[in-house]
Amino acid sequence: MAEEVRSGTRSRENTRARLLEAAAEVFAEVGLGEASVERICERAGYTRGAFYSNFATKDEMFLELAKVVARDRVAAARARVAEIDVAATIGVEASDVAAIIRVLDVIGDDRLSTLLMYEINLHAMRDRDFAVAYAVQEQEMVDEVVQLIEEVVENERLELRVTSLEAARIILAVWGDVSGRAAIAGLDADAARELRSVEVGRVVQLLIERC
Amino acid sequence: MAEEVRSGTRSRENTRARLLEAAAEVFAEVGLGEASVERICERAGYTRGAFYSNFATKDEMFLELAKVVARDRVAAARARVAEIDVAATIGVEASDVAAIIRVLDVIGDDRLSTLLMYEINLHAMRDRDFAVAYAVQEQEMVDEVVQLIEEVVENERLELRVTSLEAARIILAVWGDVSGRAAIAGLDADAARELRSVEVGRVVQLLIERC
DNA sequence: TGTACATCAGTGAACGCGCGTTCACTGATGTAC
DNA sequence: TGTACATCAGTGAACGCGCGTTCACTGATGTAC
Repeated sequence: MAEEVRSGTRSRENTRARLLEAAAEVFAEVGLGEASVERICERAGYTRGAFYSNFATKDEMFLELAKVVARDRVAAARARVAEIDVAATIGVEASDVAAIIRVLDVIGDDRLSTLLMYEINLHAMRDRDFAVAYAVQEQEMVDEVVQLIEEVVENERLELRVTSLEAARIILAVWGDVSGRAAIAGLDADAARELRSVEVGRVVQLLIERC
Repeated sequence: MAEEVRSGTRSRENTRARLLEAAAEVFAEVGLGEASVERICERAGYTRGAFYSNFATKDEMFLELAKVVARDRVAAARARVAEIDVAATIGVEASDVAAIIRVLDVIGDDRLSTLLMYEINLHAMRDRDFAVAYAVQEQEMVDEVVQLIEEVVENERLELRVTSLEAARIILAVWGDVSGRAAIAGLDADAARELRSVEVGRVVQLLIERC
């Protein structure tokens, strides 16, 4: 989100982006049902008219937001995977575990992202149409992690105890679970990162063949 | 929930139980924010007055429901663990994987339970006070799974690659993740059970030492 | 068994607030001459 | 450079609906004599 916010100048795209950013925060904080259009606009610094000049309804905006979040996540993960790939070819090797965690963190490593991810996930369970679009984006995310795992495995000549798809699913599941528990425990960003690092790290070790 | 519903006779407890049951469905279907008191009462077959005769506010009822759900889940898991324990001592041994999955399924194996679990989880991330009580219940649930794992491991003379606590966390994380994906994919109860069985089974295999 | 009374769970009408949404408007920006 | 006009993003007042919550009531049940 928030690419090139030209403040001062009037710009439709700028307004949309600021509204979406504010909405991400409010939806995360109180949920879709309790989030009022008024509150979103207030946070973004606009009146409600601006909202309806940019989005048809509150629901439509939520769908738009979910789309943007998913797209950004996949793009960020992809960029990070490419980065690691390049680093590996020129011989700079990070530890296997650290590389994987760095990619996962880029998905969204703060409390707000975690809450929003859960909110969107829950919405996908309730709305059949949304679920279809969501499943596609989610698959792309899984594919990205699969590719990352395969690269790390190849670069470092490791072997997995399960398929790379299974490994990706397990890692993502644990990552989501730890993020959720960190949010519930009210850990700050650093403590949450540390906890994720330890627990996801342990799972990655478990997945790697060392017999 | 729903122990001994004496229909016909008036009974305060009966009314409370029916309202809570209806609320579980409505909260799962549309979420706390979108669930109206009217809709809950309609589902339960009462008017809104009955609601406020039994609960102070909608929020208070949600907390009560979360408490009941957590208590029931732990109690059900405990009973199932005890059952398996008895079966083992008299020599009837189920497969290790099947035993664990049977316990997890008792936690709540349908779409509605999954949705409600996610909703409660999300609420815990938002409400600090609620989070404390929730964390305690969650810990009990983890302890139950830890004990189960230790019993299965001992009965069948297996060895784990990680501590039993880590194993419990990983299993619960994957279990929750698969349940969520099943709900999003719109799988029916049988297909969801099958998927969970396969994926959780694979993780259990992974956790068991077989070198 | 029958009558009078107390209790109180559940009824249903009422209230008023806050919300999503609409729309006539304003004033800044861009364009044509 | 200056004037007249068109555009349209964002304003803010207004509407009306649905919601959470309240409360005076009713009628079934239990108790006392």
